[in-house]
Amino acid sequence: MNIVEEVQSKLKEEIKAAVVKAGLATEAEIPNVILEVPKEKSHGDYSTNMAMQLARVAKKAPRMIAEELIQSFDQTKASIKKMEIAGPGFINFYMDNSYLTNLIPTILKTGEKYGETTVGNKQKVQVEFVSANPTGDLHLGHARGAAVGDSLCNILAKAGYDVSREYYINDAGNQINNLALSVEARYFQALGLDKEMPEDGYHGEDIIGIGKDLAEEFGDKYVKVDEAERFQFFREYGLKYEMAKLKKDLEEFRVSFDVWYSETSLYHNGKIDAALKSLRDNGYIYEQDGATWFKSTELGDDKDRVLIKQDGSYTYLTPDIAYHKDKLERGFEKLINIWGADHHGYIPRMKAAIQALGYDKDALEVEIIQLVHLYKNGEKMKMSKRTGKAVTMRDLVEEVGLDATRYFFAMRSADTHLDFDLDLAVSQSNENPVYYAQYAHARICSILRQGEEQGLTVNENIDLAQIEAEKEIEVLKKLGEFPLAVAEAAEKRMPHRITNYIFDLASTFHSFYNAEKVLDSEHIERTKARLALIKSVQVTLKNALSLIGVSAPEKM
RNA sequence: GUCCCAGUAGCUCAGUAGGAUAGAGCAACAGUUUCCUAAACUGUAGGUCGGGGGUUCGAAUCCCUCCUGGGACGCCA
Repeated sequence: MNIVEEVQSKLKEEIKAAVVKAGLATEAEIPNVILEVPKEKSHGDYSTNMAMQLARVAKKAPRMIAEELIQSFDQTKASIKKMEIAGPGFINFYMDNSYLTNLIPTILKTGEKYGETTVGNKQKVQVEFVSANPTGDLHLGHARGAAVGDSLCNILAKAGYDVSREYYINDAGNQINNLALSVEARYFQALGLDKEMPEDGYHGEDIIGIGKDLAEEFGDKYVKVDEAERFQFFREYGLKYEMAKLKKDLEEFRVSFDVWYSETSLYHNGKIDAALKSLRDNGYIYEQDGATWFKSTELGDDKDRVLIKQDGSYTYLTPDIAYHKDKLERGFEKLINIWGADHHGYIPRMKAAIQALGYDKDALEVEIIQLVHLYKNGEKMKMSKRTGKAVTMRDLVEEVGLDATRYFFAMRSADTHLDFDLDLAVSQSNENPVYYAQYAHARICSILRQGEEQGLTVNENIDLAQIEAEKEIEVLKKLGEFPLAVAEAAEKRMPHRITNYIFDLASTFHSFYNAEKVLDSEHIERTKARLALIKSVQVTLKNALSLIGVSAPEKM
């Protein structure tokens, strides 16, 4: 618990104590104490609506209750300077904010660990994200999913969850066959031979490239071999090539995974059969029209789902159920899947499957990533993998820059449509929010450098009482919020809260910078204290930026 | 047709365990630099929170209904 949390919880305790002391309600009757930071500065540092909440229990007017509460309140505790009743019955607390200065030595000592909390309670969480089919380049939607997923994982880890990042490789099924046939066609074409692309083939540039590479390396060797061998070769080659490219692209996007899980492996290790058996044992399987069905309607789905088709092959769902069973058997208490918007209809059947396997359906959480629309020169661009004309993640990063891309995706809540304005993201102007935060960091670094040139290095031997200006207190309050912001972003699975926090912190810093001078030879003690203060901001900003995969430059 | 998501300032969006006069960035307008980076700061203006009902001391937030936009409803993956 940091200082801010301590003060808040002490305040809540005192509020409860006052309620009991004033005889307004018994301990059991007290509603959850709500403490909030008023939007309006003149309303104090904190306020509570306790008096209004008690109106019904105590059968008195809220303002009267507030009056009695204040009478019974022990103001000597919890750093309270002043209390006031306002509006319909709010009690506003004006704090003696000097306690906040203790944040500075805390942050300097904790360094890159500042912001860590234990709210996650080491809960074992697995986050599955991206999981794009290895049949072409990652496009915009995948990029957004990658950015959101990676940020969420970073945040969960920071908040004390035990996180594992996983990528499910769809290396079985029709799309891989189509990949093989597409590679084959491109290979023939590269040799100048006539060969049509399969109906559902992949028309991306990358596949054309593979065809050329193969033609160069092997000549017409694979034109001559028999069809089965040829198919097998192209399948494996294509898969290996695509996966290597995916990994590389993701790494360059600052996204890494702990586990790359192959769908095909489920076919070979008996896990699909085991999953089917489990479903059958629990009574959720029946046969009809020559197919095997999952009775998912009994568990909240719209319709029952086929697991084994008439031709004996599995549907996509079947290995996926086995996969989720395996995840749960690996001991994860919470599975978070990050899926594209086009998969949201898939949620009820997966949850049904989790239940049918004997687990709590809430063990699975699905975060939906809504569509990204790219705007360039005022024109909306569509993304479609099949036409091959879609903007890829690589194109995007190349054009916009890595930091801007990651920042833009982390800026908005994931479940709303995103209009990505290319021209804005590219622009090096003040319209672009990415630079705002990075500039704050660079600015601090610059001041610290100059301080050092004057022989002023930041250390903990400072006079905290030197920190008292209004802008300084505001900066401190923001710094103190960081662990709370991380905890909330983690619990609500909302990475964009961190981006908002970054912006706010940068903003309070810039405001402070313009109002107060840090380096001031007339006031050495104050200068030292302020250097420590801005060093704390620098540490916190860098930590926050790293959560969303954005760098913190020392110069700009 | 059924289900899901969204609709908040001119534009892009925050804000959902109900709270005080609904916020920010950009755009607009007016200012700030002999001074640590002006990629910054300060201020002004801008709103029937899609419409209409309801719940209550109080609703952008909860319930109902309608409108608009997007998506999902395969023995595809």
